[in-house]
This record gives sequence, structure tokens and C-alpha cells, in this order.
Amino acid sequence: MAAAGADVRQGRGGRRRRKDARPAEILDAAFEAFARSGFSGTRLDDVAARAGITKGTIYVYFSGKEELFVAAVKEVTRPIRENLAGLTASLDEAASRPAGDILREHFGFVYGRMVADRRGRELVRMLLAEAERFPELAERWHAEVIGPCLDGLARIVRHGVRRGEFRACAGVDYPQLLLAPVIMASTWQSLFARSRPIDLERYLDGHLDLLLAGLRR
Amino acid sequence: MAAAGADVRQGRGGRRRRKDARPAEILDAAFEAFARSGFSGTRLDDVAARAGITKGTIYVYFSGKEELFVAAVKEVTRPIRENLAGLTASLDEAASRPAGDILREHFGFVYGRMVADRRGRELVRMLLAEAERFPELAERWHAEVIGPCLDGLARIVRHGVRRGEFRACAGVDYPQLLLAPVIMASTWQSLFARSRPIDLERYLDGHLDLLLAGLRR
Amino acid sequence: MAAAGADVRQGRGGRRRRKDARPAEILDAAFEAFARSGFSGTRLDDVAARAGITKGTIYVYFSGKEELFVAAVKEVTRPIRENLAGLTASLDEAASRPAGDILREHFGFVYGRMVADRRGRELVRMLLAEAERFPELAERWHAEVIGPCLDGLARIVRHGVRRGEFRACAGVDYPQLLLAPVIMASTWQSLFARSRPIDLERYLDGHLDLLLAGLRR
Amino acid sequence: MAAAGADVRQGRGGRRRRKDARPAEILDAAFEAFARSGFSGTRLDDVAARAGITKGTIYVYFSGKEELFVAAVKEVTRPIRENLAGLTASLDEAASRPAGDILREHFGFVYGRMVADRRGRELVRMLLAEAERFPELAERWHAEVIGPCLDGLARIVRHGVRRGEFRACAGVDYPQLLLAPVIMASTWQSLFARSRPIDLERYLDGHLDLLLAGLRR
DNA sequence: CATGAATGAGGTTTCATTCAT
DNA sequence: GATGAATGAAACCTCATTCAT
Repeated sequence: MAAAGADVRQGRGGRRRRKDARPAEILDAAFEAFARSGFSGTRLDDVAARAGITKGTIYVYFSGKEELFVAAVKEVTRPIRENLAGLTASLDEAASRPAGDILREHFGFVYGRMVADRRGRELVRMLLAEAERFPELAERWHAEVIGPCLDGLARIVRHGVRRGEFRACAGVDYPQLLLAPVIMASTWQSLFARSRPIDLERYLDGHLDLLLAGLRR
Repeated sequence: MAAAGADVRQGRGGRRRRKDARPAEILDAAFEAFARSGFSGTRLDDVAARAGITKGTIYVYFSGKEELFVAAVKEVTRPIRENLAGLTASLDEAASRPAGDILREHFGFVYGRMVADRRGRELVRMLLAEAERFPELAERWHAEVIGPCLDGLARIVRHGVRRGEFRACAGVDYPQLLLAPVIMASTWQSLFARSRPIDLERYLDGHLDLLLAGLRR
Repeated sequence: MAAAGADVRQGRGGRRRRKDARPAEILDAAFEAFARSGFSGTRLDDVAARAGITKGTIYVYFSGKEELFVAAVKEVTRPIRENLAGLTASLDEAASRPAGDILREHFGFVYGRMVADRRGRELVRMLLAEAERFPELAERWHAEVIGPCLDGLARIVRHGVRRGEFRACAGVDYPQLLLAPVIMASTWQSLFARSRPIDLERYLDGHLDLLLAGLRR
Repeated sequence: MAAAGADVRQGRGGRRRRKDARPAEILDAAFEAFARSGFSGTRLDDVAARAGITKGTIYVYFSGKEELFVAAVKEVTRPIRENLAGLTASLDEAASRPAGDILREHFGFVYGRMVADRRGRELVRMLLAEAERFPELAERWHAEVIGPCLDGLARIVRHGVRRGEFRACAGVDYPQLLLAPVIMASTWQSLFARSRPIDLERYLDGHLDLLLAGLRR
């Protein structure tokens, strides 16, 4: 029952635990809180309580609420950005495969990141909610996530057109049309998951079925 | 002593302008402010200033900030709801027309309401942003706007299937897939209209082209 | 015992007293507090308590602590500035009188303002103490009070020289030398009034005696 | 195991540089900081940064902010006090010289300490600023610096009177009148040195000229 | 009905102080 | 001796709400 060799014990009140783990813990707690209540609605007390520290400690690592928010968003976006790079690279290599297959794979990744993952969903919702106050974050999100994602989709469609697989259609100019069901599912789950959840697997199948049928010649 | 029956008296200095227009003016101002800054981020001072009144006056008509928010959202939703009723009715009458045409018409209305209209866009964004704090509003929005809209789409698709025009496909079970580009365009314009606006006409054409191609047998 | 016709009665808790007297009351209380504890050392709670209001009310009239400080200083400086104008004017008229008499009169005013008056003393001390944080105030103080005062002294000395009453001496180039005993007395009283107060009348006599003897040919 | 008696060991990385110089370095930094921002306005972080140490180290040598302030002031006052003793002694020896010469010499020292030296100027200003919070410091300053200084001046004047050189005048009862230009110059340079500096040499000449003319029979 | 001065709870932020290392 | 992460009390400031007028 007793944990032998607990990695870090602490004196009274929990001081001095793990210096370098702190920022990440705080960012975690902050994202959680901001996602739940929005920027203005979140109290730093809540963030601190969630992180198991006191309010003052936040200021040891971040200069204020806004910086904390930005850092929290960046932190959550980071793994997405990192994966995206790999995905883009794989697009080049897989140039000879059927565009439909690539598209299917691509969406597997995107749904996983933006819909299935709670964090991803909350990120999407938060960026929508706070875009007015943090336009630079929305801009970053576009530049680093949404933009590359759309570019990838457009490239796949063009690839399909070149292979004679797809029609030349709006998918090239407005890849948003292809991505739309992802955003829809993401926000839908945010709003209605409790009462009317989407069965994501069937939804994705339906999405691909409808989309590929629409793209094919 | 008795007022001479005139329904719109002009008190001293222009006060008491349109006695019963007040609440509507306040709701207008409130929606504007809430849309810009979110619920927590909006100050009643701002609402009052926008409405050309003082903070105290808000409390003459509304019991507090939350009630004001709910009322403002309901007010903006009202015209949409009213139009929706007509649209649903027309679906029944137009039962013999090609499903594609009906779909096209339907989307004309939906884009007009949710994307082209600034108010509609802001409503979508606001509901996404504040759903956590006002779940009953999200619920209402679903019950009165999104739900009927999706039902309408599903009915149209079923109608097309019955007429042998469309395939039996995910459009019936997940009409969200059909509506998704609308939500996408709405939020896109909210976030990126300034730097990367969508040409809505071409987007809508592309949407319908891709969608109908996907639905047709 | 009961005050009949008290000028302003109030509801519970003292709300709504005298709208236009408020700012002045607050400035009074603020100056008092700032003079006692300095800018950083003063808590707005104290100011509020002194003024018989709550902290929030300060922000109805002033945008923050710094603005309050500046306003309080300006308010206290105002009567001095106003009197100075009159004094300067009188210098022109009294051009034919002995310079010694004019000097005596001038110092009567200056001592009254900067030494005898508690407010004046505190002002001098405060400006010295906070000059680093509010350089623009020190600048104003020079431009509007100290500068004119020194100019007046220099003019009087020149007048005396022209009349053959005074020697041409440093008093023209460095009227600070003439004013110095005033500043000395002011700060002295601030620091040591309790244990070693200066008898201001005798001090002033001594000052004039020594000064006139030094200036005369 | 035992340290080999070397009094200044060089630990790892340059720490423990001058073991017993530490406190003095901290006091230096502290005075600098307090002079700039006042007691309340100074953060121990700043003091630490200036001293090239961390905040915690301050508490190794001082029990808190107030003690640090007092110690810093005492430290800066120390050389003045030490010199004063010598000056007083010399007054006795030089009893046969002309009082005017002694006065001139005396002021040379005083100006050097309180006006020309930045530290001295800052000390004067700081004591004025913080006298309310640290009355015991003001008292000490009087007892150990200002008082002896004034006494010295009074003695010189009396000496001059005895020698028939000076008039019996206010300089005996109020030697502050003689010292005043020093305080004036000190605070003036603190406030206005940047925009309107005093040429100290000429100012001192003017001071002595005016003063001696005023004192002589 | 409308006002706006006043409130006070509650938020963000600062910083002297502590203490395990 | 020295550190610096952590604290928490207390400061500044905001703003929804109240209420006498």
C-alpha cells in the first residue's frame, strides 16, 4: 500500500517540489481552467488550486494572466504542430498512392487531433471564443495548424486530379470545405456531446464516403 | 395633471424617447458588446454606453447581467426561428420538386442567416464560446435552430433518395456533414475575415457542387 | 441637541452625499496620507477611510493612485500659484520703494506659505521625496512656484542695486542663496519640530538681518 | 576535512568571493536602491540584483527590510561622522585664526560632503523623505551630523565675535541660516541638476561673500 | 422611469519573508 | 553560507449591483 521510494518528498506545506516540472503543471492546469471558463471567466485562484500551488507561484513562472493564457495555448498546440511536420513530409513520399487513401489517412490524423482528443476540441473552441482578445493566437493557429492542414488537403486533391482520380473542383480553392466536417464534429462534441453525441467512427466513414463520391469523376 | 393620452410624450431634454423601444435598444447594444468581448469580458458600462443610457437603467429592464445575456441571445435568435418555421412549411409543399433544387434553396437561406449576416456569425461564435456557462442556451439553440435545420436537411436528402435522385448515404444519419461548411464559413469569417476572407458566393457554389456530386447516384 | 435642517441627510450607510464636494474631500485626504507615508507607503484604504468613503469611490473620480497623487499635489499647489501672480504684479507697482522693504514683504509671504503652513511644509517635503517617481511634478513645481519665486527675488535685488541700496552680488545670479533659509526652515520643522522647533519669528528676523547686511553696500 | 586555515577560500564557481565584504556590498546596493526609490518603493529583488546576490542572501546578514535600511543609512553616514570629529578638533586648535578663514574651510568640507558627493546628496534627500517612518534615524542624523555641524558654525561665529571680526547676530542662535544654502544646493541638485544645474564653485563663492558681508561689523 | 454616486466583494498583482536544499 | 522556489498577506484595481433622488 505504501509507496516505497516516492520520488520526491517535501517539507511542510508542499514547498520545493519539482522546479522544472512546475511550469508544465501550471500550464496544464491553466489550459484546463481556461477551456472551462474562458479567459475572463477564469480565476488564477482556480488555476493555482488545480495545479496544487498558490496564486503567487504562478507569477514566479509567468508575468501575468495573459502570458499564462498564451503559453497554455502554445503548449497544447505544440504536439499538434510537431506531428504536422511529419504528416507533410509523408505527403511527398507517398506521391504515387491513390489520393483517396492518402485523404483517408490524413483525416484519421486530423480527427484524432481535433475531435477525438478532448484537449484538441477544447483548443478549437477556446480559439474561437477568445480570438477577439488574442488575435495573434488565432493568427498563429492559422499559420501553424489550420493553414498547413488546408494546404495538405489541397495538395492531395491536386494530386488526385493529376492522377485522373478526382474532378477539378472547389476542393482545390476551398479546402475548408473538406475540413469543415472536422470543425463541425469538434464543436458539436463540445456543445452537445452529453445529450447527442456523434459516433465518430460512423461520422468519419460518412464524411469520407460523401467526400470521395463528390470528388471522384 | 393627467397626461393627455399622447403615447409618446417628450419629457424634458429628450428623455423618454421611445418608451417601449428601450429594452430592444438595450438588447441590441448588449448583443453587440457580448459578441465582441464574451460574457465575462463585457462590462455593463459598455452596454450602457452603446445604448446611450446609464448603467442603472439596465436594471430597470433586466434583473442582472446573466438575464441580459440570455435575453440578448434570444432576441437575436428570434428572427431566425421565425423564418425557420416558414422554411419547414415550404418543404412540405415543395415535395415534388427536385431535391437538389430544394437543397440549393435551403442553403441559400442558411448561409444568409449564419454566414453573410454579421449578427448570425457572432451568434454562432458566442454560443460556442459561452456554452459552458449557459448550457440551457446551447440546448435552446439546438432545439430551435440547429435541430430543425438539420432535420430539414435530412428530410430533403430522404426526399431525394425516394425520388431516386440521391444515394442512400450518411447525409440522412449525419446531416451535420451537410451543414458543416456553413459552420466552417461562419467561424472562418469570424476569425480570419480580415486577412483571408472567403468569397462566399464561390464558396457556396463549391459547397453545392461537391455536395450534390457526393449525394447523386 | 438635534441639528435641525442639517444641510444634507443621507440614507443608510452614507451614500449620496455631496457629489461635487467629493473630489476635493478625497484630494484633501489623499494629500494628508501621501504627506505622512509617501507615495508607495500610502494605502488607498487609508485615503478612503480618511475621506469617509470606500476604496471604490476613489476610482469614481480618479483613474488610479498616481493620478490621485498628482491631483492632490496640484490641488495643494493651486492657492500658492494663485497668490504668486498677485505678488509678482505688486513688484511692478512698488518699484519706487526701498528694496529692503520689498524683500521683507516678499519673505513674509514665502515663509507663510512654505514654512508656517503645515500643508506647505509637507508639500516641500513630499516633492523632494517623490521627485524621482514624479519628475514632471518637480518640473511643474519649479516652473510655477520656485522659479517665479526666485525670479522675484532676483528682480528685487537688481532693483536694490539700481537704487544704490545693494551691492552687485551673487544674489542676482543665485537667488537660491536668499531663498535657502526658507527651505531650511521648512524641512527643519518637518524633521525636528517636535524636539527642536524653530521660533519662526526670530528666525525670520535673523534671516532678514543677516541677508540685508550682506546685500547692503 | 578541516579547512586549512585559509581565510579566503575560493569555493566552486567563484562564490564566496570576499566573505566579509558581503555585508558592505549589500549595504552599498541597498543605499543605492533606497536612494532611488525610497523605502517602500524599493524591492529587495532590486537590492539583491544590484549586489549580485539573491534575495535570500540578504536575510543571512539582515533581519529584514527595515534593518537593512537603517544599516545602509548608518553605513553612508559613517565616513561623515568620522570626518566631523577631526573637524571639530581642528576648530579648537585653530582658535587664533580669522573666523572668516575657518568658516571658509568649514564650508569647503560641508559642501564636499553634502552637495558635491552624490551619496551625500542622496542621503540628505532620503532622510527628508523617510523621516516620518524612521524618526530615530532623523534623530541620529541630527545628533551625529547636523547638530555638530551647526554647533561648529555657531562656535566659529562666536569666535569671530570675540575677535571683533563679526557682529553679534542671528548666526549664533540660528546657525541653520548659515547652513541653509548647503541644504538648498543639495536638494536643488537632486531635483534639477539635469535641467538647471548649479555651478557649485561660483555658488559657494557667492554664499561666502554674502555670508561674510552679512556677519562682518 | 431614469439616473449615477457609491459600494464592496472579488479579481489580479506584488513582494517581504521563509526554508529545504 | 548561499540559494531560489514557494508562500500568503496585502496592495491596487474592477465592476455588477444598489438606491436615494
